[in-house]
Amino acid sequence: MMDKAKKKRLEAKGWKIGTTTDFLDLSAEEARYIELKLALSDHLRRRRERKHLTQMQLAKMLSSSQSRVAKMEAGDPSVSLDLLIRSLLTLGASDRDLAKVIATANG
Amino acid sequence: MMDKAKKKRLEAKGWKIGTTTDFLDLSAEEARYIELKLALSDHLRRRRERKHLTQMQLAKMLSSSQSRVAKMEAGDPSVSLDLLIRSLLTLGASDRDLAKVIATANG
DNA sequence: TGACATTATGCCGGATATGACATATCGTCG
DNA sequence: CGACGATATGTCATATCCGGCATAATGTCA
Repeated sequence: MMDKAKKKRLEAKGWKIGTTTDFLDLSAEEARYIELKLALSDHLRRRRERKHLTQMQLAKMLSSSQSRVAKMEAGDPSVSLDLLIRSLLTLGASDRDLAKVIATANG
Repeated sequence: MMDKAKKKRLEAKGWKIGTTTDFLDLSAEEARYIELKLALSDHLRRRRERKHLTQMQLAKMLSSSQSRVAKMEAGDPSVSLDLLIRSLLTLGASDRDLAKVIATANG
């Protein structure tokens, strides 16, 4: 079972959370999946800023839009892992970079 | 530029590949993204088989269908990273497990 | 302060991934 | 061979994610 502070943090970002038996708690897998996305979100922002790119510039590189980039970095639930990872690849992240982020996503 | 054998291997699985300038070649990022998915596909099958689960049983666990599981394991282009990773989490993969698969996905 | 750049948020129509289902193919055992 | 369990393949309606746009909020510098 996951602590309520963590759940609150996730729900605050707009995540709708359902579980099998107890709707007050996140299922462990669901929580880990979300944390994975949030870790990638954070890393995306760091990478973009390190390169001194605006969200608009990155959006162009991705053939996407500034608002989508903003949502990626905000950890918006409407953003998929696919988009996050393809964005990181576009920003030059190596497989090892991705692996490192993912390895430390939960705790 | 990527060698033609590799491209053929991917296209054989049903991937439609486009690039900015040269439509005969995969963009490097696109190829790495696809290899990532294929690596996760392989790992999914291995994990399922190690647990002696049928595709049907796994489908139930995922609230999905046998055909979707088959497509996941076949590396079908219609399957997202999201679904692959959530499936691996359901099968008990740890973050480190995921990281290891991803770290070695390309070369 | 105001002007300007950047980022955040909300919404929408179109594109893509989804589960479900039917059916085909494969593998194994009798 | 046939029967049967497992896996593969194709299709479809629906759900989800997408880029794009408008606009609000935040930040920066004069």
